[in-house]
Amino acid sequence: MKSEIAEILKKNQLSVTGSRTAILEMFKKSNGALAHADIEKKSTEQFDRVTIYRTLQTFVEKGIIHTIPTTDNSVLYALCINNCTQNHHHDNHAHFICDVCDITFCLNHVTIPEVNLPEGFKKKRADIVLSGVCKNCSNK
Amino acid sequence: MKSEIAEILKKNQLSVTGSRTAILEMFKKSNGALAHADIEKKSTEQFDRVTIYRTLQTFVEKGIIHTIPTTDNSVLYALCINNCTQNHHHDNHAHFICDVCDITFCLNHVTIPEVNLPEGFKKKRADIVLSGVCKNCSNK
DNA sequence: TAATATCTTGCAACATTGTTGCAAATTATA
DNA sequence: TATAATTTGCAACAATGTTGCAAGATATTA
Ligand SMILES: [Mn+2]
Ligand SMILES: [Mn+2]
Ligand SMILES: [Zn+2]
Ligand SMILES: [Zn+2]
Repeated sequence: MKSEIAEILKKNQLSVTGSRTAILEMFKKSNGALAHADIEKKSTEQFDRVTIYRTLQTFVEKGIIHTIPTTDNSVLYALCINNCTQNHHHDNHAHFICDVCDITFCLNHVTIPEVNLPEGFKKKRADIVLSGVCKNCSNK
Repeated sequence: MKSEIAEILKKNQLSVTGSRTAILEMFKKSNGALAHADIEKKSTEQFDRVTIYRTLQTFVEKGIIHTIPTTDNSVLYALCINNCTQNHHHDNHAHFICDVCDITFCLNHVTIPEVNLPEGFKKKRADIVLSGVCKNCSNK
């Protein structure tokens, strides 16, 4: 695990440091997406807030994690699975926010459907964010 | 115009006040969605920041405006057109953020396509946010 | 219209979140 | 191991968001 994470960092020309390893490990272990605040609170080790900001930014730039838009002045982050690369994300999956447990899931197998844009609009990127009740919360 | 706006407020059991009228007017006149910061900066009159927060919140609750998720710790707001009501939004359209002019458009005629969720997930709400180059910016 | 009740606003004080420059510490490289 | 390059934490600051409350504005009633 530890070395797998180091590999990911090296592959992206990033020095292998304590905070990067720990934060990436959190993503690997996490059930759902993480916000900056989650990392700050749930981490066992204590990292400077600035370090977390910079780490997330770096990971996004490198294509290690991707952002998920929200409606509440926060941004969620989750691991990329489709070997995204520097400045070239090609995740193409929907996200689901559970109103009950508040976990945000990557629905890696739900691809974003095509939409017919009006004449003249050129699409570069698409996000679809669904919300409701997740599988776990439905079953109880 | 003035009275049309007053009508909307009254219909929603809201007192007709200076700030509500002005802010609603900004939405009517605006080409695209507005963020809290836009209203604070672009308004000719000067409103307290708190008033703007509370006005936006009230308008969302009443179904006068709806939120649009973003990936940058902000929330955008735009007028509802489908006679949404208190706690019951039924807008169902896509949004488009132009990377060039930075305007966010309601694509009122682009409905959000159905997606097949995995077993157990129950959808309550869906948002689709596209980005790229808008019609205006494409034509120059 | 005037009196009163209700609702809205602005202010203050505070909390939380995000940004920048820089020196010290850490990591990679030679 | 020595050096170069990168990363971190801290400080100081800026921006954004929240709450209680008194004063002001609006709506309601008589
Ligand atoms: Mn995802
Ligand atoms: Mn819209
Ligand atoms: Zn759930
Ligand atoms: Zn544009």
